[in-house]
Amino acid sequence: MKFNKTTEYAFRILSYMAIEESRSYSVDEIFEKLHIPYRYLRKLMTNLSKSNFLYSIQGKNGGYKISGKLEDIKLLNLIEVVDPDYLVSNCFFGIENCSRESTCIMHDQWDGVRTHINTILANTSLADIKQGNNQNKIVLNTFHSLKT
Amino acid sequence: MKFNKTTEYAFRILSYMAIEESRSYSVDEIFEKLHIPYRYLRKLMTNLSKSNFLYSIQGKNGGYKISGKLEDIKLLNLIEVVDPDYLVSNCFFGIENCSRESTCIMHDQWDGVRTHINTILANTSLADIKQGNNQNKIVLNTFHSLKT
DNA sequence: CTTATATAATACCTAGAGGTATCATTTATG
DNA sequence: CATAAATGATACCTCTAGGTATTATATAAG
Repeated sequence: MKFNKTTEYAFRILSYMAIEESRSYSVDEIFEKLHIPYRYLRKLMTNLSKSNFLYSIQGKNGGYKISGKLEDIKLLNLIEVVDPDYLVSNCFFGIENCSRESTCIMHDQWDGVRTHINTILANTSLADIKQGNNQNKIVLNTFHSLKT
Repeated sequence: MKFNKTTEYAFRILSYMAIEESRSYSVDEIFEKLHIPYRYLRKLMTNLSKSNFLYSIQGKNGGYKISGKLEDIKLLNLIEVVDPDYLVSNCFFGIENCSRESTCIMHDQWDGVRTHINTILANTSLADIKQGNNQNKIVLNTFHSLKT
């Protein structure tokens, strides 16, 4: 039931950058704080700016900023871009033609789970995460990793 | 949130074999009814009998039978064997040291989802699936595939 | 205008889940 | 007891998410 790595990374990156939403963050800084493989992080940051969650400032003293208001960026929006397959209505049994006309026995229950997850993701914005962050919750780990 | 292929296969196999719980099923028959890659299915059947959900009858006219009572075999038992990682309490953000002492902001909500899924899996036995099967629900698809 | 420091683009590598292929073993039956 | 029809064991192949490496481009600032 867990997300793929890329989604976890994206969630952590944006959650971290939400702490001081208006300033810019370099890849190096994010790398120091979150522990995401350096070069993969670079690639992911580029993707996140291509998909307009961030915008990039190139050249010396460059970096990335969150684009848009925190309360408008829901986790659901992120996962839609980063792992669009995640919320596709897959049949519990993996049956291809399990649809509304003739559903498998687990269909309704599984739909309940899907809705549950969907609701959480749709109702949690970066603003919510930022706020939770001020209540001795951790959003990120502070491991220090080495560049590779 | 979806299961891996092997889990889906295992669910379908056992659900199918529950229809006539007391007779034996050959790999060939299961292959004809469910559409699971033939040789992978063979391997999986052997694993399922090694882990005692099935027992195998070797030699001519051989096959597999479900071992034990349908109501005692919960989907949870199956997934525990076939994909033990699935229900491990992974942090929402993939943070390694997110634990009870200091949890991430999504911890409780994510735990709710985990419990939801867990409850479904723990409360659904092969007997339940068999019963649902008698109410114009599909448990299996009837595609006919070719051996490879 | 050169240099240092940042991101962008692109191509390649790797491990593991899923899938194949081959040969060995068991056993019912003529 | 020979054969056919089943499962068992084992080794290999393949595709993709995740991870690396290298080169190109942008820009602040001395």
